Amino acid sequence: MTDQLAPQPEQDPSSNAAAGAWDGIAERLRAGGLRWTPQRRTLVEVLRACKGHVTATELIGLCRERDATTTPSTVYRTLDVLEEFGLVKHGHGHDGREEYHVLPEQIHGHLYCEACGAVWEIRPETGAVIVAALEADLGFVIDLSHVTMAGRCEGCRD
Amino acid sequence: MTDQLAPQPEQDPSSNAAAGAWDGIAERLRAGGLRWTPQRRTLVEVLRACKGHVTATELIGLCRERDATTTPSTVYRTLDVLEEFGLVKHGHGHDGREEYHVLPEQIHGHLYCEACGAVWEIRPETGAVIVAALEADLGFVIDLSHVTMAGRCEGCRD
DNA sequence: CTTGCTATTGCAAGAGGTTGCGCTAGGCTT
DNA sequence: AAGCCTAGCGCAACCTCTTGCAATAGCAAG
Ligand SMILES: [Mn+2]
Ligand SMILES: [Mn+2]
Ligand SMILES: [Zn+2]
Ligand SMILES: [Zn+2]
Repeated sequence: MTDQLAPQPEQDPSSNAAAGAWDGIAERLRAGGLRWTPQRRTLVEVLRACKGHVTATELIGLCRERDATTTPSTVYRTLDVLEEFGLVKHGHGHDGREEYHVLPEQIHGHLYCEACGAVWEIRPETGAVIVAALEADLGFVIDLSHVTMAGRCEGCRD
Repeated sequence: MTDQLAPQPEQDPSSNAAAGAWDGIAERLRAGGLRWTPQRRTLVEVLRACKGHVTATELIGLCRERDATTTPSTVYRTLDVLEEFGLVKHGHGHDGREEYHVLPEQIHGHLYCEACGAVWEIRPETGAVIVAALEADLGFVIDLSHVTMAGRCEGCRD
């Protein structure tokens, strides 16, 4: 049984989140000395149609639907660029694979149940408690959205 | 899934942690219908000489020093077996790579500073706060030792 | 010691990612 | 409209880890 299922709230109304966030992306790239290429256009089109979480592999597949010549390394490199612009944010699933949050308005951590495979989102208040605990301990400021913690959900613990 | 745990003696000082923990491993394997092979002997010898954390890649390298014919897939599979016997416990570094705790007497979480690259161990009390927060929230029991959280250490935050 | 069952091994192939490199092509300048 | 500079592209190779499969070899029984 491999993952999927998200029995948790999932923000956002409208189909494409924060509509205007992608506007002017071409100009913003150029303003930074970067370029607007067909490959980047393809990925951005795909991302505009996404919401919530997507894995890098899924993104490559979606790009290939629009352009069969899509190359993995280009997608990964473009995702890095978009992340620097704050348009996506990557995290790692329980097995270390990459997952992307598109337009991360509200970053959140994830929990993965090793028994049933469900993935849950950590509520903001709880996330804040965790962040505060670590900051109080070592003065460390963590990025809770970067990792998925594993364990057992309420229904699956012994 | 496969969840077994076997005896796990407990503490012990000395350089090579919990000296006796590995004793009788051959018999314990056989008692479970498993086999004691030269490849497993090599890995166990390597692990006996380790303490703290080791990556899977490092273990493969160390095994090869003793037996140049060592194969990665065999090492990974043997590590899985040893984990079921409670002799090692795996976690994932900030980049998803596997790391092993040898004789995990006291499990602990890790923090990775994205700026300076240092890795810190989360103190037990702080770990307990995190675990408690998530249990109180969703009833989820997490395994804090499975992931390395990323962020910035006290000296590196802006 | 021999036999026989089957756990384990080594290998090849594959998935997900990263990286170095030479060639292509954005896009600013003239 | 051309040219130039160099960011970005595709490719090949490599890294870490996983999996299917056929051949091997533990080990317990006779
Ligand atoms: Mn894991
Ligand atoms: Mn990461
Ligand atoms: Zn569950
Ligand atoms: Zn630091």
